[in-house]
Amino acid sequence: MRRDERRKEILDLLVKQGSVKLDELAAHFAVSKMTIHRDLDELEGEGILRKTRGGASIESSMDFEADYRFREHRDTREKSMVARAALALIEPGMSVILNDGTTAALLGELLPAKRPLTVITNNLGVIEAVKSVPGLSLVVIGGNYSQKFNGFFGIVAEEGLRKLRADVSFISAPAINNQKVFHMDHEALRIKRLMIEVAQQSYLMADHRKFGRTALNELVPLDVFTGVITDAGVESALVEELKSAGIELIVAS
Amino acid sequence: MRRDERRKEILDLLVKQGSVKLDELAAHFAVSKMTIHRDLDELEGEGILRKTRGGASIESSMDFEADYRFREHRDTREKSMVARAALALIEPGMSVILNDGTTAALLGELLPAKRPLTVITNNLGVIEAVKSVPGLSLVVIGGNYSQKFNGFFGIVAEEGLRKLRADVSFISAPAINNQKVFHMDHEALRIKRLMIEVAQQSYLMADHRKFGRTALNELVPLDVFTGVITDAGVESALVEELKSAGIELIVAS
DNA sequence: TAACAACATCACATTAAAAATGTTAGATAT
DNA sequence: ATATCTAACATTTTTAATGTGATGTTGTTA
Repeated sequence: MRRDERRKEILDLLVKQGSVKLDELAAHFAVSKMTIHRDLDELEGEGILRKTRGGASIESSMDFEADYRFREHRDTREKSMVARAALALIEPGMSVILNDGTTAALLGELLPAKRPLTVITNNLGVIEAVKSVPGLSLVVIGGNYSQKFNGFFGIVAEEGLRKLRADVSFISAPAINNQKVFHMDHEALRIKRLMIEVAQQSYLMADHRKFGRTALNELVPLDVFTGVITDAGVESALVEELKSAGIELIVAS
Repeated sequence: MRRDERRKEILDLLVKQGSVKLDELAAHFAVSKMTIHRDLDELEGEGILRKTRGGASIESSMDFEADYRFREHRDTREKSMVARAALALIEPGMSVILNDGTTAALLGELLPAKRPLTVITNNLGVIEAVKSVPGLSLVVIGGNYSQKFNGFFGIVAEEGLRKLRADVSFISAPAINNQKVFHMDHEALRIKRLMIEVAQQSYLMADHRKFGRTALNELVPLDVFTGVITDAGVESALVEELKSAGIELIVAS
């Protein structure tokens, strides 16, 4: 997987610097320029960056940060720790809602351990992970496909979801601040709110990087969640603050 | 793709004979027994056959014939001809419904030629084919996932579909007889009926093997379709009969 | 039921196929 | 005019498929 490592690192550099030079990348990774060309072509094809003469720059910083295909590459370690901690909250026989996002997709891959389950999702990654596992009954929330979030949204999704009930939902969000949870996309936001509504219990999955940031819209106050699942990277001051505010904090380890 | 060829042929033999012997397969394909073992293990894992001492037999002839994972392997030539003929009926800008089934999945792969389109489907194969094509807007009908049909069904699907409208739908069915169309599964049947209902026009896609057969339930009379798309294998007597009954017959060539 | 034969499985070796990368020569852009 | 890009092909690396032989299991029948 040398190739994917390299591309991930190119993306990291792009985020840090806004642009990269082809020669520098070739030197840095000790590969030929042609290889870097091919990397950049691929990433451009995925809509993540724009090639320029001699290098590349990010497509558009707003969309970029929000895009599933980019987020997919980042912080996998933390995300899978959060997913494992979420798994511990699931008991066989439950019906479980998973929202869009990579953390949820990772959780989807772990679900076979808790069979039998009913899995309700609008996340195509989860669908792929769950569809052919005996003992995991899959209910898909249809809707307009969003490449950005790799899932289904819109009015069709909302109405489909409104009819369903579940024991627990696992929700992710890109920003938490001031005991409020934020999200940049209002379509996704509406679905997430509904998921919280139709589930008996709801947990927020958010690695430590999500804290102290905001996004365009407020999703819900943090205390609507039964609990918040995060990784060990959260500052202890913040942990105390949340705990004293009565937030149930689950730190994956 | 020697491996897949071999496995497909093993399936064909299974259908013809009901069972196969391991030694004979190894001799027939000029490969080691171990390789045949691995083939059979794989196919057993997919639920298509049952290994027995010294060979294998089909899982259960009813389910077997009905199962997507099996049908996937058969008559690809005819199906893709039908799909191409269906494509000719689609104009850029339309909204198009594709039902479950391999023929629809093949048609899904051809759709980029007619961009822009809105594609409405409960067929996971179509979803995979269409999801990342710019200019194809994808609306998914969610529901309970059926491995057998590789798509989404049930009440969630029906209610989702009921709200939608489309210019044209492409429906497939396993059996046509006596100017009636049949289907073995009532969940799939309900969705197909709804698809016909919400589309301005509907076409039946059925290769010539489908004629003269029946299945458990009647789907609709043949004349509810705007047209019937089939391949050149239909007998000319049948062609005449259908034409004189006022059925619009489109023979792919 | 002991013991043999046929078959199945496992671990590892070998081979074949596919993917990634490198190289070069010509095309294109600044 | 020079640097960069692209395309075609060569090379290397990686992964998948198949084969082999040793070991384990099951079925048969003496």
